[in-house]
Amino acid sequence: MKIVSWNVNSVRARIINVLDYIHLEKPDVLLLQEIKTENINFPTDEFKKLGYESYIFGQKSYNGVAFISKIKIDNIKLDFIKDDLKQSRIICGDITLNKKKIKLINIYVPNGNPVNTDKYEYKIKWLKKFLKSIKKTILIEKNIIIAGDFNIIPEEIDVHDHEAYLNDALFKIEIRKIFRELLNYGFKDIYRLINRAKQEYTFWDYMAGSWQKNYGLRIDHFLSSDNLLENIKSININKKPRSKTKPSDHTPIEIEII
DNA sequence: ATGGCTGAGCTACTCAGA
Repeated sequence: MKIVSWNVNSVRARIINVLDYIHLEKPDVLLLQEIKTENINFPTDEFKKLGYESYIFGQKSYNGVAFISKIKIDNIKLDFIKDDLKQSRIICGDITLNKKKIKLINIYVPNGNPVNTDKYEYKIKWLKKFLKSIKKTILIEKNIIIAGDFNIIPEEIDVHDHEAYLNDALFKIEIRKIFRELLNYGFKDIYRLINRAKQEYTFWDYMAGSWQKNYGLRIDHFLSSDNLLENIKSININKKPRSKTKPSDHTPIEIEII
C-alpha cells in the first residue's frame, strides 16, 4: 500500500497537477496539507471520479488538511489538539492493513517566522500541545504514522545552507529539540532511518531560482511508531511534481507499507 | 539581508508562506 504526503499549496490551484500525480502514481491514501479552501469548495467530485473518498478539514483562504483515499478511513478526528487560533491543521483517521489498525495523523505545523513574534510563540505552543496529545495517544494506540508538513528542519544535512537558518523558526535549536523529543516517544523519521547520509529536500522556495539551484529544505516527514517499522518497505521523495509548470513549492513523499 | 514568487480574496492590495 502506498501512502503519500503532499503540501499542495492550494488544492484548487493545483488540481491539474494533483490529478496527474494520482493517475501516474496511484496512491492508496494521499495526505494533503495547505488545501487553502473551505470544505464546500474542495474538489471532492474530481477525486470521486478516480475512486477516492475525501475527508476534509478546511478553512477559508489558509491552512487546511485532508485525506483522499481509495480505502476506508474510520474514526476521523479534527480535535487532536485544541488550536489556539482555531486553524485547520490536523486530521486523524484509522486505516486497516492486514487486520492491523493504523492511526494516521496528518499535520500542518505552523511556520513560526518571524521569530520573536506571536507567530513563533504560536508554533511553540502548538508543538507542545501536539506532543502532549501524542504522549496520551501512544498509551492506547500501537501503530501510528505521523506525516505532513512539520515546518522543521531536523538536522544540518536537511538544508542547503544550515548557517543561514540558525535563527530561523524552522531550524532553531528549540524547535529541533521538540522534534527529537517526539522521536524519543517511540517514533522514527523514516526517511533518515533508511537514508542515513543522503541529502534530499521536500521544499524549494518559488523565489530566486531555488529549485534550479537546489536550494531546498527537508521539512515534510513521515514518522512511524517503532513497532510499525517492520511494515515499512520503502520511502521516496518524488521530485517530478516540483519540476512541472504551476507546481506546489513542496513535493510529495511516498511510503510503501506492507 | 531580505522576500526577488505564488495563492486567496477580491478587483487594489494585503496577508501569508518558509
